Amino acid sequence: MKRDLSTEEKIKAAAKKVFMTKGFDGCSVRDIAKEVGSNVALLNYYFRSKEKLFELIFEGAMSDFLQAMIEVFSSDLSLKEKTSLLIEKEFDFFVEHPELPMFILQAIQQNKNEFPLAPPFFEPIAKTGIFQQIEAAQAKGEMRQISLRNITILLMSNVHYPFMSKKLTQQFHGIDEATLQQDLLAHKAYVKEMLINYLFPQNQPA
Amino acid sequence: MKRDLSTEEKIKAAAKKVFMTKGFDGCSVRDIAKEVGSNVALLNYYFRSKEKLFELIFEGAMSDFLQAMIEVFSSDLSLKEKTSLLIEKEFDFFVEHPELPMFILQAIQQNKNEFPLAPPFFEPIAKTGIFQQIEAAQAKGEMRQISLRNITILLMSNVHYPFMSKKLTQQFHGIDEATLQQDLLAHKAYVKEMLINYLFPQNQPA
DNA sequence: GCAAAATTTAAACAAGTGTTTAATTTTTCT
DNA sequence: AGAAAAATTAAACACTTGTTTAAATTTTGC
Repeated sequence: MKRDLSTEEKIKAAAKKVFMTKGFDGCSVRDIAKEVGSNVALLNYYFRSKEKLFELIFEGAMSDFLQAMIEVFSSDLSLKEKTSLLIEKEFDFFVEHPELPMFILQAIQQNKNEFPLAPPFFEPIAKTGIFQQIEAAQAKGEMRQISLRNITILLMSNVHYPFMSKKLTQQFHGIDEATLQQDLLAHKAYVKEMLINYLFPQNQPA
Repeated sequence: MKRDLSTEEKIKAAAKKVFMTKGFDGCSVRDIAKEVGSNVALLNYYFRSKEKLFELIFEGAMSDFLQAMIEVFSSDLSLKEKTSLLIEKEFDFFVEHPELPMFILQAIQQNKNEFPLAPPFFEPIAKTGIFQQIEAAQAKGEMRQISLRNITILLMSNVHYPFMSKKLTQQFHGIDEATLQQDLLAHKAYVKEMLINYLFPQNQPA
């Protein structure tokens, strides 16, 4: 009955690659089949449709996304240390998967994601107790009084955007991939310093 | 020979709207024709093809993009004031045109833009003398020693990303448009304070 | 007012889309 | 080895895609 899974996995890998680079609308199922080195019918044999296949890839990407976050939040560190570690880890992750932020944002922006984002994404984060830790730190005056939502926006902006704008930056400044990588490395250091300083001011304002 | 331009303009407006929301691959020329309330052949009568029409819209978007920047850079202000004003103006602009950052980044990322980005975009900025002003400020120790490229990344991250991630933020936190707008307003203030403090430190480190 | 030019339309074009069907090959299990 | 199940294929399906053609309508310039 059950054979080796390699075909199914190969399709998923090919679909991930093609969807990531070209987007859902930018590719055909035949593009993916060609990447697999096989037939279009095979895709619908394993996965029921292009949409279902995409949803699978999307959810997998979201899961990867969540991974690093949960790890850091679950660790036994101060909020300041967690912030620093999160920036560090996410950066390293995106260096390996630079297409991911754009892929996810685009999918969400165009309603390619059917399932509600909030519960399956918010809950596991909440369970780490990070929110209480933030509240506590803010109550003690260690952390600036900024809403959770605004903290999120600040972090994501500085960590996600640089990878989304890789081509823009390269074309705008006329630099090659290696130079950009150095810039990204420098950016990581700047962001860490800037955000830590801002979120955890030395002279408590309150 | 020449009639009123309203048809041509109507098509451009419709194309802009459709391309912005659905992307080049995500829409058909018939979608645009329907938005105009007219025929597909008319699009190719005024503009030669879907691609040509898109390029036109894209270049227009880039031009809008540039507008606020040039204005601020050309003004007679200190670098600190210009930074603050730029953040202010870009934010206000993106509140009105929130789809723009995503549209441009997506087009560039997927090579939908044929024309080279660097010269027509870089040159007008260079002409404002902003680069020399930065060098001078850094030489005087008023501004932190960060490369022009990294300054750009820092600014764009904090100003563009929040608008690109609107839907993600809304879904993630389960908030409505009005609440998000308030968050964006708050974010603007945070970013201004944070970036100014970071780029123009009070106690010169050097 | 009338011919010429410009604009608008409906229809057709070939090529590409996602999906399904049915036949063929391969694997599995006894 | 041989029947049943699973995997893979080629071909066809109906539909959408961007573009073009040719005819109809409107506008323009005299």
